[in-house]
Amino acid sequence: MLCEAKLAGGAVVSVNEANWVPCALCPLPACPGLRPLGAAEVAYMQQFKQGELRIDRGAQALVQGQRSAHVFTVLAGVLIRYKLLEDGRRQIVNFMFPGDLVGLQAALGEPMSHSVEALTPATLCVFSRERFPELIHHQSQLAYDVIWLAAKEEEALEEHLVALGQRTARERIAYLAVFLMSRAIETGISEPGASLALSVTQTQIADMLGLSLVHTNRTLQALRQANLIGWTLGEITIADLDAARDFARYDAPAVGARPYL
Amino acid sequence: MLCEAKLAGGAVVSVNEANWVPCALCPLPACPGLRPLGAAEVAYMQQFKQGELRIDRGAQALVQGQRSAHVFTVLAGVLIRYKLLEDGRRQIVNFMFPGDLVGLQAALGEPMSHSVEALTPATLCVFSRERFPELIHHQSQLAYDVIWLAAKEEEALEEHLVALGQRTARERIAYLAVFLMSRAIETGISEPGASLALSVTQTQIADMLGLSLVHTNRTLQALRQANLIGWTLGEITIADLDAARDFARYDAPAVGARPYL
DNA sequence: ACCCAACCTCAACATTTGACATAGCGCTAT
DNA sequence: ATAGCGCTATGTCAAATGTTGAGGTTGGGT
Repeated sequence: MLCEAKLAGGAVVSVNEANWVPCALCPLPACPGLRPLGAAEVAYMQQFKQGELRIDRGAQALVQGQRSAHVFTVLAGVLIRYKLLEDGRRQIVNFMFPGDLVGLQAALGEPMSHSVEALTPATLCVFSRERFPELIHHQSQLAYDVIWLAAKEEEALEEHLVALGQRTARERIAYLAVFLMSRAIETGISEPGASLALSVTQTQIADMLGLSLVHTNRTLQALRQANLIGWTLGEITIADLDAARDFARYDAPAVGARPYL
Repeated sequence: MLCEAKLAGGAVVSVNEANWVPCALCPLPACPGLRPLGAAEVAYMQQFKQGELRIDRGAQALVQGQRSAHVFTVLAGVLIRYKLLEDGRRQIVNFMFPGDLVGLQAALGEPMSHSVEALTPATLCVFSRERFPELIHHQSQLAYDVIWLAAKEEEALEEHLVALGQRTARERIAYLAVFLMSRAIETGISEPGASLALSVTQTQIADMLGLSLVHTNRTLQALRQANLIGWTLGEITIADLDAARDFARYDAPAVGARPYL
């Protein structure tokens, strides 16, 4: 059986059972920062999962203002969520890594307050928005996990707020680099000590940190020269993570292993 | 029976059954922006409620970095939640109004990522942190509401991020005024057309919006002179709400009535 | 009556950051 | 090859914002 549904932005949900990763074989439990589900939950998720969505860099999974028929979970890849103002200004709100829940608002039947776009080719697990309340009502452990994820997301946004409100341009960029590196390590995308292969343009950095493109460029150069952060289009390198964290005045939240769906 | 427990900041939980508002008589359902609970949920909350906490302006209900034995709900008053950096910089993360859940992280057993302080004399409903998972597991409708509240809170933080990242000082202050006014109207603290009696110092505005105190002062004066926002220590006045919203380039999210606990 | 603390106001000056213009570099498609 | 595109780099200038320090008001406490 193969059936497809057009999504906003031309993305396609391929509901092709042959191609799915069955939840029992989900690669996520191997990530150092993720806490595996219990057997009962895995079984439930298996029947709850509608399919997988593969999208390329730059493609959108969800569009601001629209209600979505689907909720997602990041199986592989990195995405950004952002808000647009009518006059074109854009604020990137957060980065999404494997295990993250995408479209919680959609799950509650609300229109999305932001758009979600892939930063790398990404694979998302697809779930029905309509059936989501059923998950919460019948699987209390998963409901608990959803609350946990929402609280964690809130915590991340708080930290971003501190960055935008209180930190200088250099501190902001150092903060973002450390933040991304930490998330990447937790989710198995990078390893401690290694550099992170992730294509983030300077425009995206600027749109996340509330800086102009030009100033972002200059600040990146300054950080490079100071040997704190090496950040090129394809790669983020942090010679001394502690030094960078210290410079950014960022105490990363304790990494209690996150749940996922 | 009367028993008291010292909280951080000298606040006191008075577990005095005679003084509580029983959940059946909770004043919150009267608020235009809040959706009343079902009878079963009210009954559950009634036995779940441990007491009430009354704190004065300036007193803290939760302290950053600590685990709390209690979770709260705002019954009356307005509070702020903020994060501190070691060097003293402070970022106010959000304002809390009646119906809001205070200390979700505490409910999950995590240390708080922020502090919570009263902006007006406030009354909080007190719940046991330890029993919170029980609520989620046994009362799926309430679990759903918690998720809803968390999603709404996330949405508010997103909007704040846009303000800090993309808006000018004037837009930010206009945004904040409109935001506070909207929340106040939803929760019955103010009424459409009226001004909002709420003591917010310029230092607090500055700490929320990532501006210096002096620049906040300058900007407030400019907005006053432009007849857009009148904001004094005790009172926020917005002559034309639509004009202000428009100036701030803020489209308030649709006000689907919020649940509460 | 007095003092003190908390808050607001103002002015002069320094610094950060943004706006605009332009150039180079590495792709890809034709 | 060539043109087009997206991204990074630089320079110059102007505007937004921060810093410092001094003074003024208000209200509560003694």
